[in-house]
Amino acid sequence: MLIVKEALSNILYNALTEAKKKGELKIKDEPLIVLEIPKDETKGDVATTVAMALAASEKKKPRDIAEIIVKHIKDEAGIIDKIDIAGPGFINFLLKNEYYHQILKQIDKEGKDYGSVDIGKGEKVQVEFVSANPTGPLHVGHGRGAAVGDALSNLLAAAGYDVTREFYINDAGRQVRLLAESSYCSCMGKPIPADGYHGAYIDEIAASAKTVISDIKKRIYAGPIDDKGAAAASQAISLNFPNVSFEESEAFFAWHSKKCLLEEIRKDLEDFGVRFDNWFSEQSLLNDSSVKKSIEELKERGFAYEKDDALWLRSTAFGDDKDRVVIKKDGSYTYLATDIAYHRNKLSRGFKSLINIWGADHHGYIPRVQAVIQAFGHPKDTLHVLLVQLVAVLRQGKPVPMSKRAGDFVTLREVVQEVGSDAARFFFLMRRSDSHLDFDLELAKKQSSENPVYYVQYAHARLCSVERQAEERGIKIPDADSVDFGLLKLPEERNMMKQLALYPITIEGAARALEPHRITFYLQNLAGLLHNYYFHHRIIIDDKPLTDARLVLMKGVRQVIKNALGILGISAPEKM
RNA sequence: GCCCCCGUAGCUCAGUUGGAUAGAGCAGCAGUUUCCUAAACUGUUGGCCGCACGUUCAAAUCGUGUCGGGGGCACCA
Repeated sequence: MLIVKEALSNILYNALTEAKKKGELKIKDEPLIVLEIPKDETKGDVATTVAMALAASEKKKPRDIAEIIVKHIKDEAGIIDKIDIAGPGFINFLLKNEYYHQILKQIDKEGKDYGSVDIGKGEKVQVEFVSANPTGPLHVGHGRGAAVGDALSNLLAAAGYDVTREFYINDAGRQVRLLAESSYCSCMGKPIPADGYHGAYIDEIAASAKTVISDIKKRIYAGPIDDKGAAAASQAISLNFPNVSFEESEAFFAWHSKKCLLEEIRKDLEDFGVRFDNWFSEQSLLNDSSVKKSIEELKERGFAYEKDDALWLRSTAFGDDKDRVVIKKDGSYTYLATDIAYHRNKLSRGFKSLINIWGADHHGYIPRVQAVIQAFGHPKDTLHVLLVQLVAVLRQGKPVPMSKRAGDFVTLREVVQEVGSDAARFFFLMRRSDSHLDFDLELAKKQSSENPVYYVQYAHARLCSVERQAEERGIKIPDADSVDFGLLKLPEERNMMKQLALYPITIEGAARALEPHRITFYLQNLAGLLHNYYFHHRIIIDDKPLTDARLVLMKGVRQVIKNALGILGISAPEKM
């Protein structure tokens, strides 16, 4: 279909040029040739709106212009079956069936690569997502961010970008100190401060802290020890349980708690099928003084200044409402300071495009980070921020109460355990990321057509079953080159082929718009066509040539379902 | 008070970046299997696209205003 679009716009371009030469059309500025796929199938396969677009400048009726254009169309490639003019001035093209047969051959040849396009041209893109504080387990909201970020990364990779997935670890500052203090208190049997972290996981961390200390003392500790760990471990050796103050043991508890939670986060994500290329520590930006250097650079560039004993970023120069503090009066950094260093670091790694996936509550932060990008001399649209709205978990149609403060929220782990990773992912990707999502646990578990996950997966399983049946009857699944597709005469068959041809276009559109949810809609449509066809027609019949053609068509549908599910990070089961 | 997002069928949401008669799922109602998996299929009910102006050949889509819902406006992270 991509090729067809190109071919058609050439044909139209030539027709316009010809009409101009003959003096039938003036054509002052070259019109943009817009091609679209009509939602109403009876209108044709592809339509163009050029005639209407030209109406104003030509001072002619759109339909008359369309007549002139059509008169000059020369279909040298022989892809057009029928052309007609309809409505206010649409030119509709019906493509030859051979074109769709060609698609089936292409799918057969390309297999898992069918649908890949090259709009990215190998450009380096970074997608940063989840980036949770290592101060507690991941909750459903993080799960949605993870599903969106991962699917988007897959999508961009399929669209020809060189994608790097990164998790930014917010491991600096107050919250880590609080975490350390919370686990210290739990370990010592002291009450956890009110603004600290509560919940059972803190007690687990405290319990394991005791074991680690004793293991280190006995020199039998087997866990990993990095630079920070070594310092913490040596401190642990000197700890004198239970008579030790938080000040004396903070380094140890910070290191240990952080390590435990990061491991847990990593595991939660892995079980959810999400892996990162890079885990980037916020603290490292402070340790290697890149925060300091970044701020120096901003000063040199004239976008940072001192006022009221504080250092400010001149973000208003780039459209922010007000300038923002980077170094506070007391000399400490704000969160923005490390973000400045982090984004400078990202830019220095040569990414052409940065995509940050944030919770919607951070949207007020976008202008200042975009200001940072520009202050370093990069165009504003280098950075794309995708906002992910909150998830409301429903049980029996009623929202499950969540309060972060009380440490009482539905974790990603719980949801994945209850409904499975596939269903969870599909649900997270069913809506545009910036709209609210109701996650119905009962629905996600339901094994019926009400549940879109199973509806789509079942389509794949059904087709696998057909292939198994065919093999049992001694029918080999034929090659696309060896069958007569002309036998596929049913409108349902043509519709399916058309839908398959649409897949690369869907990928391209979704990638350009950074909207992975479009793939879930595409899949539901394709699965719908398949189930309908399957119910009404038999694939394996006495007519061998027709059976062969149908088997190749089914193979194509199965392949595309599998490819699309792959982008969403959802499995394509062979049996259900 | 200022800024951002949302407002489309009873419910949950799509709507190909401005196109033709606005779609799907669920719920409701009525049906379908001697046959490759019924985790499936068919039919049917349901709409001032929040409201009002404007931009143009054409607006659910763009602009202004307005109402309703959510969120953000820290020398917090």
